[in-house]
Amino acid sequence: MAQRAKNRPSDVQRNPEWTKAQLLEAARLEFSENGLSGARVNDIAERARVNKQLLYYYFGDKESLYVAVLKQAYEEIRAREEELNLTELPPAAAMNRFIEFTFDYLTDNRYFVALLIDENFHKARHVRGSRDLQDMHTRLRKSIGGILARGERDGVFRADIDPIELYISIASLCYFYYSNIHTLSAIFGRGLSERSEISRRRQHVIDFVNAYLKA
Amino acid sequence: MAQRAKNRPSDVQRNPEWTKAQLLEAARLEFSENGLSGARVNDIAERARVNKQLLYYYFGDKESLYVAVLKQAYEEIRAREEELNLTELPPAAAMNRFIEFTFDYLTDNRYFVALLIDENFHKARHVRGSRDLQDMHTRLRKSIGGILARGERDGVFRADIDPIELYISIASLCYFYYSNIHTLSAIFGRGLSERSEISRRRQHVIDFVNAYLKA
Amino acid sequence: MAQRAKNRPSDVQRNPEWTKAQLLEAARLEFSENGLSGARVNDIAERARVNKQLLYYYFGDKESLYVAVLKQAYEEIRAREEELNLTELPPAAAMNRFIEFTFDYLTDNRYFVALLIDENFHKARHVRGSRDLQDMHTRLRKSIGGILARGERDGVFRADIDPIELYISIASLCYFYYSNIHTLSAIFGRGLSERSEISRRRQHVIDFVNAYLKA
Amino acid sequence: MAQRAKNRPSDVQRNPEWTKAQLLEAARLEFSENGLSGARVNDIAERARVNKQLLYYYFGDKESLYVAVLKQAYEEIRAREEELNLTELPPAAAMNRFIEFTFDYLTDNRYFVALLIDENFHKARHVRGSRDLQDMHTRLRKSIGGILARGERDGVFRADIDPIELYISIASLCYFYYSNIHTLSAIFGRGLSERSEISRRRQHVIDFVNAYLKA
DNA sequence: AATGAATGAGTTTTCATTCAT
DNA sequence: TATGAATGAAAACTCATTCAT
Repeated sequence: MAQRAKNRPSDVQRNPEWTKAQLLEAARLEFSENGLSGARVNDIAERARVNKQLLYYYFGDKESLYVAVLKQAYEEIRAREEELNLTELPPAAAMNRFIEFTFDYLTDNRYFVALLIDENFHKARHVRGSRDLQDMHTRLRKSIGGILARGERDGVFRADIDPIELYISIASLCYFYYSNIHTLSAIFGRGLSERSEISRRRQHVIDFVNAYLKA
Repeated sequence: MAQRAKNRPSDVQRNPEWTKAQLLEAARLEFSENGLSGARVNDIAERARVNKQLLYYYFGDKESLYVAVLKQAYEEIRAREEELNLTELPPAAAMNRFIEFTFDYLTDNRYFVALLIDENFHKARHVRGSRDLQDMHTRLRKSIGGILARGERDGVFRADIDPIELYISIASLCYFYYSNIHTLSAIFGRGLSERSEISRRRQHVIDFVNAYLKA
Repeated sequence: MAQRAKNRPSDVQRNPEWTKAQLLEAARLEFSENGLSGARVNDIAERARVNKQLLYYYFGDKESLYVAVLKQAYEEIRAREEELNLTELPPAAAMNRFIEFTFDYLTDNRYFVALLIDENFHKARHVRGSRDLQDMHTRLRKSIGGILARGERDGVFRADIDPIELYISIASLCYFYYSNIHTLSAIFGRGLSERSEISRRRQHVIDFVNAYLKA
Repeated sequence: MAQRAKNRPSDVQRNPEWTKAQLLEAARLEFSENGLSGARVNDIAERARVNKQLLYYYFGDKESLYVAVLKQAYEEIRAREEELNLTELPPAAAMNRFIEFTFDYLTDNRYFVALLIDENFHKARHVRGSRDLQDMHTRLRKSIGGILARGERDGVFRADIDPIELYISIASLCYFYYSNIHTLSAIFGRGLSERSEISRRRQHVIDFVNAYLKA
């Protein structure tokens, strides 16, 4: 059912980095599927195909592993965002690229949506106060702010858009679809997980945001 | 700390309706704060100030109680929506009223956001297949569809807006804010739970949706 | 090997007082035989012939049970001491009665010696700060102080004996024998647990203390 | 907090004797602070600043290390006692020197008290049957017996004192104070670990024993 | 001789649920 | 209808010990 760790590289029988990476990946899946409280340490270890106690050896306890997973998840998406080199594109293209990336990243990494929301359940207790995280997002805000400024100057975007407000709206439109995909499918009797529905939604989000940007 | 049940009506020692209502309310809070797996049957009973066994007596088990809570939650919001009498308003006003209602309802009933998302964690297992629920939302779709049709006819809305797509977008903009309010506050170093931030967000959502409707 | 709980009284199938008492007694033995860290919650429950989880139901956790055991143990010995009615005896007789009681109580309740010493291992963390305990021992000090005063006045005891100092010495002579009975037996190759050795020791302690009192 | 091993001599990368000594010292502290069952192999290794596996390499297992610690502890105190050269002193002086030594040794080596008592917890399982240990204590008994004989002959001591009985009493008065110092402090609300209390106690013990010797 | 990784058995604790009254 | 006592399965976590290098 759940995806399993690849076989341990046979030439290295003891490979702490590999072990830790396996655990992190398995934990990421478990936590995103079941949340912090629903996740089972046993299952994480099994999924990672490592001895359960190594989890404690390397991460201390379940909660610390959870924190490590969260941190890694944020780092990954923000790193991927920075690779987009949005500053090199014209503002409208940059913005669309950002929207598309956000939507597509979640399509490919649905675990991330669940992870963030579960962390919210805990009132952000595990990420609150992380200097790293705040710095990461200060850069994000500046990046979006830069695109908006260029767009305004060029006359392609409306004036006075708050970058954080905009970011939250873009994120809303992308994340909510996945965070509620099953309940929405159920109540509207529609298979929102299907490829066609997803690409339809993707286009809608792009249109939706653009309507605002250019209003 | 957590809100407690009011004193049991003193003249009735045995009051099944009161007891069930207490349990439902306590469960709603517990489940929304901790999710299905994180919620504790003990805590629900304590919160409801009734004996734990009564929970089993009236609802069978934890999961059935969860289903009852979910169903009640959906019923409440949809009932409130129907009370808005949107069909009696001009389309633009009707739509704004709907947006405002959606946002404000979540502001006042944050538990609902958490509840839906937790249910999504379980792949909507508990609501999937409920005929009642689907009927309820068919009415919702028709209601929104009617407003859109009127607006298009009057020339105040753009043409060809899919009512479900639009509903999901409005919901996205409202729900996501609350479903991620703590994590967003943490990463952006901003107190999004403050009254001023909330009303600022409310206005942004209204503007955002209107830009699309009128584009 | 270990002594077992008597059968649960057949006419009462659910008897919380009985259950708690069983647990306390079983715990007293386990803790005195193995110390706090060496004791096994499983073994305590088995000894008490009750479900292991009742231990948590009634006492919260292992450590709280330990505290309850300690408190009860102190209460018991001090209560027994008060029953001696030392104030009604002439000072020399009172003192001898006290010495004999102390020695005999430990002979019959060896667990108590082990318990105190184990608690000392934990730097008295579990009893420190207990108002009850201090009050209990204030009474003890006054009682001994009273006997000493009477004895001094009557000229049968030397003057200026500090009651706490004396108490500690009496306790030393009684407790140490039992707290080290096995090691002493081993190094001196003598069976100090035998009845004859014990009564020989008892007399020695009486003589030893009296020599000081009358010096 | 806990005292740490001194830096490993830099010129020797591999130094079995040093390593073993470090382990023994660390183990002595750990065992005396926590007992056999409470001690953690991990902590011992950390304290000794050596790899945990070396503990197994040199001592086999936790329990064997415990035995080694016990043996060394007994050897040390008995060796120090023999260095007192009690036979060269007049009997009263010799006895006082012995009492003082016993008390002072424990003041400086409190771990020893805990060690013996913990071993008693285990019914002296680890020292029972050791020929070395018995020989060691046969010499001790003879030494005390010699002093007593000389004292009796000189008329400074009472007659018919059993050397083992006396030894146990002296030990009682010295050991008990330390084995119960925290609990006694707690119940009597007195800081018995303070220097002033200790020297007061020391004098009391001397007086107490002398009263008996000369009775 | 020395090291860090890995393991399995065991230990405390949690928790939904049922029993007996 | 209501209650507190009792239960068993499972969960997180600990710990001495061994493996591989």
